[in-house]
Amino acid sequence: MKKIPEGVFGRLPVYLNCLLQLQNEGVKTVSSNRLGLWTGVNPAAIRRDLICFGNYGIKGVGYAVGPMVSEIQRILGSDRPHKIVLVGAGNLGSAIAHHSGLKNHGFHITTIFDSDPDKVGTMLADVEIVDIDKAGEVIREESVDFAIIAVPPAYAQAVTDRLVEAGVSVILNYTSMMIRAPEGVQVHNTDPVKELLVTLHTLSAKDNLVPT
Amino acid sequence: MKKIPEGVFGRLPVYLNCLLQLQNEGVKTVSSNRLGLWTGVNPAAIRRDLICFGNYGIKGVGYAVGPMVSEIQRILGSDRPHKIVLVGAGNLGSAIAHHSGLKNHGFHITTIFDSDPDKVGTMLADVEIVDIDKAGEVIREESVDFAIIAVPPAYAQAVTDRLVEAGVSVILNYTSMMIRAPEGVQVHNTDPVKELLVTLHTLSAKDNLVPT
DNA sequence: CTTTGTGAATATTTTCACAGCT
DNA sequence: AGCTGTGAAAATATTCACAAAG
Repeated sequence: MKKIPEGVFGRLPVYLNCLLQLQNEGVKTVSSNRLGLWTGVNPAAIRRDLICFGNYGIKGVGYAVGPMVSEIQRILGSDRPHKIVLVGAGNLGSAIAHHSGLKNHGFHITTIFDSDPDKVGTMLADVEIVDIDKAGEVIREESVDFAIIAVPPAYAQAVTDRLVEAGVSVILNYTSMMIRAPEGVQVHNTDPVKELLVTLHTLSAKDNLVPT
Repeated sequence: MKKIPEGVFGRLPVYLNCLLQLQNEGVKTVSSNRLGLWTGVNPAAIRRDLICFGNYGIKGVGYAVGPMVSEIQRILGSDRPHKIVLVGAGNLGSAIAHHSGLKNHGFHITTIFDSDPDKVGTMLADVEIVDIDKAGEVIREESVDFAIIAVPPAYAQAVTDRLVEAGVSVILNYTSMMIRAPEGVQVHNTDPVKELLVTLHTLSAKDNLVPT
């Protein structure tokens, strides 16, 4: 058995996105060259990545879109359902809850937590909003795979503490706030501003020099 | 002059986040070890990263938080204002527009575009919502640095085409849809589901094996 | 005693170039 | 002809371990 390198893993969602779109357009095969044009990844690198799991390539033709989609989904785990809880029913939380891609990738939001009494008890994207104070019991009852934090930065740490206490061990932190969690709890951070900063860098790419 | 490696660049926003938070808590210095605990990055790697730009380290003490913040901001370009336009005034667009981190990092949303007649003319986070049809003239008038796309996937390509036509050359695509843009136009893709997939991988990390 | 800065060893990634299949 | 799969080279990144500095 061989482990799939971390770098490849990071690119699999990108490939998957492309392949799903091609599949949707009825495209049956795609060459590494074309995939490279869509994704910006070097074609040779793509070929190297794709042979990590079986030979889906057909010489002279390209890669079979359908089988590749299935295989990547299997590897990423998005072919099996995953229960997640979402904390925060504000704009960002709503955006995530309504995201059409969730179901397509096997993600099922079981509960949405919020502390606002006006929101608690109402529905958001067909999911009930529950008071954050009930997080402990709810999470223990349903076997939740992981949690997404989409609350204002100031509450991020408090929410994390509660989630950890309730037994959540994987957290996607959509807050700009760095959060502390005990060892054994996996935290993945992103937020819109981080992405903006990375994008910004492409603007000033030529200026990225420092005196020697 | 020396170029800062790509990998370092990707980590700078992470360091910056940490440092800003520490600065906020009144912390004056931080060791690579502590930074490593917050960020999950190996301390030796952090030290290597940080010496890319001057010696902010004090042996036996750590790194001076304030000066490091300034320097990283300078390198990332977030010390100078940047004009951006946001396309899409839905949940995701609202979340981005209200994000407090925008101003702190020098990002200024000049205009928000949408196609919904009910939204056009109203304000969102103190910015006027303008019909997407006016994108061309508005973008040409103000000198916009780049654009964020936060519309439903189905409209992503059409919006891109308009933006490119208006002269935008850097785009942050917050849609799950892959978009096509002419050469010379930089596209950076993210979306909530992509982050979920990456997070998911940490769950099944032990299973990530393929037959040899 | 703590922590940086770095040489050196190691591992990983990237890219080219081309043999070989369809 | 077109494209994959891969050897080999080059470039990058990671990590350890420790001398030198405060």
